[in-house]
Amino acid sequence: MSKPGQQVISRLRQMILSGELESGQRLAEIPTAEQLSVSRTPVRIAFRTLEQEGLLTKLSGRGYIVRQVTQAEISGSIEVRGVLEGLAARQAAENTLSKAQSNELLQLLKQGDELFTKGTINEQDLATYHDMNQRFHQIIIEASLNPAIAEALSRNEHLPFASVSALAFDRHNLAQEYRRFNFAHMQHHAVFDAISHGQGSRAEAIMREHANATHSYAKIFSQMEENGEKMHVLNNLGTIT
Amino acid sequence: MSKPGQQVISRLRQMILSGELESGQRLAEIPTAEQLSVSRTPVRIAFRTLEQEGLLTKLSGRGYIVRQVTQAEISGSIEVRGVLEGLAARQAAENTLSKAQSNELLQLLKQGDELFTKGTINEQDLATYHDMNQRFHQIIIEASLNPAIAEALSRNEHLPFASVSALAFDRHNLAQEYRRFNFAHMQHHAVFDAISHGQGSRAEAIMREHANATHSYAKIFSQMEENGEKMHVLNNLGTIT
DNA sequence: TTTGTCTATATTGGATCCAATGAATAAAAA
DNA sequence: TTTTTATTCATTGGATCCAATATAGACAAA
Repeated sequence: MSKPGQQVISRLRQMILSGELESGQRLAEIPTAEQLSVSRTPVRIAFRTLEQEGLLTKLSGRGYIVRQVTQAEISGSIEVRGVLEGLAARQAAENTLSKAQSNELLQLLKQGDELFTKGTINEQDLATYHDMNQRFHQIIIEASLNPAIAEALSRNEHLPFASVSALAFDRHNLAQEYRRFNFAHMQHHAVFDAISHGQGSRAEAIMREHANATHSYAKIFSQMEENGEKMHVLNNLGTIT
Repeated sequence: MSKPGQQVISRLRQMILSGELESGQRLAEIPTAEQLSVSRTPVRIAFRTLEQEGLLTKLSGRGYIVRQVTQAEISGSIEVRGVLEGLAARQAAENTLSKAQSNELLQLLKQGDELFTKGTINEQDLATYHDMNQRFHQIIIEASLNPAIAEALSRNEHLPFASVSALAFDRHNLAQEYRRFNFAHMQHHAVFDAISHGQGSRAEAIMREHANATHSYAKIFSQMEENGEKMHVLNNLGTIT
């Protein structure tokens, strides 16, 4: 409403991230403009913005395509996220958590505990935990008081994670995902403990280890790649789980 | 020539980084377009691109201003650069340097040795070493074979380093800079040694320590800030020295 | 004096026209 | 048949017009 120009960008971004626009699909200004019922000008700006975000790749003279990512890129991106979030954890520990941050982290941990004491996990729980997880990491990044971290991460936000819907995938592997998520939750406890005790180096080490666990996703995607299954860019996995 | 649109972006970027456009200066589309003898369209795209790069800040309804950075942002950005280049060093060690990369690094180290065995350093040497230094780091980032690192760094490329020209500053502190650069050069030797021996963890640790040395710059800028001296965004310091 | 509202103006946002470019294709020469 | 060259056409790039918006300033009322 207030910013119609931004809406075109958001709309296209959403279409890419949701898989509505498939990876590798060609995109030209005129058809896209017509489809979105706007002129070429906002579409042009959107294309360039999304190219900078790494969601589109420019084909000189033939428009853009939705960026295709390889398993190697996913792995590399996980490593990057690991060191950056590790740094965030360290700096969060070196500063002191605000009362609000501390409380929210504690609450997230508690909610997670309740989820995992049930002993089983269903689809809905998975989605819930995913949101909680995302928030947990976000708070730590904010607590680092270092905006450069979020800035650097923004590049790797969505892009490097390609798959059919992670949740759709998880649906078939609930047992495995239960163990993974439970372990991740334990790591969250450890991260919080280190931060709240001001142990920067320990917090960083745990967070990096935590990130490494995400590599299991990269392997799954690798198998999909070999099977020739279609992948699309997905932001749900743009965080460490 | 081949890409006039990109030229407007480059031109504006250069004007910001060189200090021709001062930090905090307001920028509107029409005057800028007239000044560069182009229409508003390429200028608009350039403004948005540079905003995404972090060189401009948008003032809703009143155009843009050249981004102003604080000493805290500079420090934070150095930390980010440290962990990312640390990761690059680790991954470069885990892979194997290509013959060409290894040779070029060795040559850069040798040239540096010659520079520092003179016992003194002049302005020209300083500029030369600066270029060599930049290349040294660049090669390691490439050798990591992890494009996500360069992508994440691109955000912090220029932005966070604000000052009057670093070289202009250095001119008055040659003796101090000599010691700094000499020490940095020794660290380069150590980084290369670790990488070429496949010692990933050691390479990462040294590179992070190497980055920390850059914090001395942040302190200098901090003093300038207190003195109310004008700072401008400068990319020369966008690397670890 | 202060505060609120209204108006004028500076400034960006979008649409459309024309120019430039580059890729694909067809045709011609080797 | 293969390679080169020329031509066509799809597509982006730039300029300018008009519309929308938000800020700043003036003026009036409390």
